Amino acid sequence: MRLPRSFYARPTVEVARDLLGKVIRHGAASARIVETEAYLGTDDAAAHSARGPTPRTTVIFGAPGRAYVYLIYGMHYCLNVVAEREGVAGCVLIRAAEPLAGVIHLSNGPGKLTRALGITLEHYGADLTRGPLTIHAPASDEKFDIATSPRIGINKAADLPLRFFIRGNSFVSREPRR
DNA sequence: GTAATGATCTCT
DNA sequence: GAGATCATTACC
Repeated sequence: MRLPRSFYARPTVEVARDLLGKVIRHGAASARIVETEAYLGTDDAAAHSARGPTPRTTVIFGAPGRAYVYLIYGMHYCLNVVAEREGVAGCVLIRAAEPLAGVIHLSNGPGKLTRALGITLEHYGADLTRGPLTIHAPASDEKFDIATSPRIGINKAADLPLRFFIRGNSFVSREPRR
């Protein structure tokens, strides 16, 4: 069952934590989300939305439950889910997922994840409650421990504990640097 | 118009 | 530890 719009229209940190264990599906490919990071609005120096809306980040300020996709370092796409109600910035970076079906040779990290699922800039602004790219509740509820750590690969606000992952899952990208 | 930078990955 | 590689952004 697809997650309803109301799932996304909540505080970014709650959405990030609750996305763990959910299933992302793109066409025939599906994977279980095991690692996310929360990027807040204008109070978060590390977020793309920190300095107000720009042409690239307008979707972050828009309706929740949409995809924010961007190209990083000229070679990798990253997939985010827009959270918070319309008009408030906030998004969740999907960092890693455990392959379930149709995903070939998925290695670690957000860039490889989008490549494995076939996500590109075409999905910028895509509605995740309908269309080819969707997020679902898992078929059966599993128990797992949620761990928290600082976010990875950023230079600002690097001390905030806004990364969430399933403890012990081998598909989690890596431990944060120290 | 020009220059700096980055929510990464792979190889050495 | 460094290079690949380019859209976006800030500044002139």
